[in-house]
Amino acid sequence: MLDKSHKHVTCENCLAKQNSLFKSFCDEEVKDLNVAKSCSYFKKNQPLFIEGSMPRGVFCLNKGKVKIFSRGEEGKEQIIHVAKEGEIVGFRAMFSEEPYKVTASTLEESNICFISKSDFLNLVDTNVTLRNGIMRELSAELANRVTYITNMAQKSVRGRLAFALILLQEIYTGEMINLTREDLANFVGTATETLIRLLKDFKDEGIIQTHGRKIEILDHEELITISGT
Amino acid sequence: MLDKSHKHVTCENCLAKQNSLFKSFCDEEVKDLNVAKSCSYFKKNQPLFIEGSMPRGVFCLNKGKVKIFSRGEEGKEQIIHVAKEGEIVGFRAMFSEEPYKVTASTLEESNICFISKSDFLNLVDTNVTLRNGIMRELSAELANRVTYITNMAQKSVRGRLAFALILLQEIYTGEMINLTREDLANFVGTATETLIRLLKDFKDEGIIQTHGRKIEILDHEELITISGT
DNA sequence: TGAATAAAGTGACTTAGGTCACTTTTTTTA
DNA sequence: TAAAAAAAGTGACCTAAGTCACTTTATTCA
Repeated sequence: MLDKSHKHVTCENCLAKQNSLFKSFCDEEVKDLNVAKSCSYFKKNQPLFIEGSMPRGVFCLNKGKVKIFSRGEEGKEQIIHVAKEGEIVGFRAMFSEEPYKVTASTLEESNICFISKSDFLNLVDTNVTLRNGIMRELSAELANRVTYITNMAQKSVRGRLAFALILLQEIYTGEMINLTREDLANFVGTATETLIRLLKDFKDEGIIQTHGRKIEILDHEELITISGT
Repeated sequence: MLDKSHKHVTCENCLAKQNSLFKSFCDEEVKDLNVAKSCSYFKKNQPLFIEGSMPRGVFCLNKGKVKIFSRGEEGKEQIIHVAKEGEIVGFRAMFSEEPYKVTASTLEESNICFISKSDFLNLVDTNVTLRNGIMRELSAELANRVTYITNMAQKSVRGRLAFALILLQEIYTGEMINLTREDLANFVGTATETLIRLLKDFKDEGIIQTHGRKIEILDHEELITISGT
């Protein structure tokens, strides 16, 4: 159980900072960041922001994972991304006056800091390294989505599941992939039943092993082979 | 037939500029741009740049349309975007040292100007309005792709075709949609045969009409209804 | 701690849409 | 302008993956 008040989380000793967009910040900048940010505890399945609402700032993940999804016609979630410790969530919405096009919601209990839009934009205006980092990040993200779209349009569900497991293993570093079958299906873009059947196939083929809902990858190479099909 | 040398295209009187990222430029800036850019004539199906190669600059479409696509495992094109007059193509690749993840190729004969990477980045560094425009554009694009991914994962091919036709009609403003059936299929994400059959359905239902390969939309409302299915 | 609720998993059935193998039409180009 | 090549269009067939209706197993929380 995480500390629900966790006053002790300061940017100075935030471990998540190492792999965040703020990693280039000097001591002075980190100090300013620490003053600007506010921290809170989120329980499982709690939304950070909701599709259609107006953005007020960005969220910096200190601990925990967050799913980003949009909803299709029938309300079915399409998970676009799973964010992990160190990631800044919601900064794409800072550069226009548009409402959110996606919803962000915790997948587990989390410690998440908040930086207001004006503070964040101020940082971006004054810090060239941060700005360049953001532009690089936005472009990289755009390139990623090209792959994502091509996969969705051209790969079989089996291929997409293999690809998703590879991606997710990078997000769940040092631990097992832990998502409900429904979330996993909504990430792969398939029906929950189909996903379960395919997971069973992978189990039978000795590619993965399950521990309750948790998924352990046994044959990473084989997943790469399958994902390219 | 376009003028193959077209020395006369100067940024000062480029009509395409009105709806480009450069629209906010003052006279002085346009003059600089005009000096920096070089112009060329592209024939149909000529690539501007190719997936895997290193970016050297951006392309500004004065006249003509360009498809942006990536290739899936079996080499099948997945068309991500169709760019029209006024659009700047390839600027997403300017912000990292990565090779192109997509190929850009003309759909018709075109006049296209080129601005080198250093000139372009210089403009971005010195012009706040351009920079903000680019950040807004990158974020908007990212939001678009969320819809794109959700559609691919959740809509039927019929729904996606309706959606594609609506999008394409905005790109082919004042003219009829003019793409090979294969390109259209690669945009929708389906087999060419399936696409042709669905187009016939739309014709039978009086939603579209074809003039050779050109597609005229008769019932825009109905397309909206179908795309949401 | 055990009842209630949610998630995981199975089986039977259906169908959208892919593939292959063609013919017909249009466009290129020699 | 005719031959070649590319694109459009058709028909028959097949199967990946969706849907529905359940049972079984985990979680949650009162």
